[in-house]
Amino acid sequence: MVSMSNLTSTSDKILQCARSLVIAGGYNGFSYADIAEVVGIRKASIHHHFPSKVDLVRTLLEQYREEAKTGIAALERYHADPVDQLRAYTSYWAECIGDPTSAFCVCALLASQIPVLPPEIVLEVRAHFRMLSAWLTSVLDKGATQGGFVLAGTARSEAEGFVAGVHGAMLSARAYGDDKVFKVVTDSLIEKLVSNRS
Amino acid sequence: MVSMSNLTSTSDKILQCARSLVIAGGYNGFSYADIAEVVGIRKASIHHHFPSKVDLVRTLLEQYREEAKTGIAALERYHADPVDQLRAYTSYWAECIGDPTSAFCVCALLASQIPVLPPEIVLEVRAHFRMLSAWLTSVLDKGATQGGFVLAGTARSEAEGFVAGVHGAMLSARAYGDDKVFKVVTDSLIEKLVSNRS
DNA sequence: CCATATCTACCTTCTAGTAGAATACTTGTC
DNA sequence: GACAAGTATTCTACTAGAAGGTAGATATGG
Repeated sequence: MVSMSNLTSTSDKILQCARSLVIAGGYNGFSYADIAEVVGIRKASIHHHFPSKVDLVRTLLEQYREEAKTGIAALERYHADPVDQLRAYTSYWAECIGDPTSAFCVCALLASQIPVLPPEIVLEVRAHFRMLSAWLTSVLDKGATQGGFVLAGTARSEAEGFVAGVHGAMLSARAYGDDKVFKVVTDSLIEKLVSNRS
Repeated sequence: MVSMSNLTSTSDKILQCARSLVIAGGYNGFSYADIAEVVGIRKASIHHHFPSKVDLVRTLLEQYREEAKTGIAALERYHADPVDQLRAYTSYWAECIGDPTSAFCVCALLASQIPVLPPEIVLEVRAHFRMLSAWLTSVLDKGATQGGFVLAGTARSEAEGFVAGVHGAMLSARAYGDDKVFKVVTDSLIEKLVSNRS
């Protein structure tokens, strides 16, 4: 249990692979057999690490959300200016868009399938959205106070608009099969917040 | 073949049901058995109308896209003002959000699963996105010329931002399980275009 | 020796899809 | 209007393969 032998343990490989597969097609878009083939083990071995598919995806989401929080914390340390924080956030995603294994927010993708998702998964997805909009609300709030932004509405409603804009841009990039549209949309999203000065 | 006996033929019921199921969970989120149960026929009868799942979903998308075009044409006839056209468009979706069987754009939902979708389906989804952004580009263009809007970027890039914002708002509404967020986001989206006057 | 990890072999249910029989409707002919 | 021929539609019954999952044997390493 303590060992973890290799640098990337089998259970990490399984989680990584499952994440890529969820990003590609959501909860019902992959199977244990798909993972087994990629990781190079048998289905039963996956069940040893993650007894059920719900266990696997819930764990994957906990890990993903932890990484997101860590990433945001790092981003806040490196960029003091709220405008720079937003730019760092969208730039991060602009780079992900080019890589099929990370071209979509796992939670945004799963959110679209909420009506057919197990309730445990829905809770994680919802929690991620709340974390994201709370963070963006605080960034916009700070930016408005410091004079970097002039907000048309409340910080909260502008934050929800920003979240929606970023997720919608991921969707459009995927629909067109064109990475550039993501940057176009998110740059304009930030531009609207900074150029709207009074 | 000419008859269609009832007002809503069996194949129409199948298409309607399949559409609801796609809206709930996408291409891999439903089966012929699910449709059979709802419509009250056997699986084999569905295969008579739509030999394969790809046939069914492609037909469903052709029908959906036709309805979308008709809806937009109607909306343009009833509202001369570009601002009113955008309002009518988002109001239409605001009403859909409350009804689980139509709470998401079929093409937006399928776009998220493009990597695992049959190519015929991808083509339809992509075509819908192009139609939508072309229409919104023309609306914003007209609005800018007539003085109703002041666009921060090109009509095209603002249109892509609008599409992304609307789809992202659908996603957020589903994630939170809260219909109101859709209206908040889309109202602010329009507000930014009209209140940004020079 | 004990725990973790992986394996083979299997189960049950679901999946899309097929074959062919049994209905029900249309249509032309008398 | 009656009747047969054809055509649509639906059914039962089935298939092969994939799904998620289990039991129990076999390694592997401290």
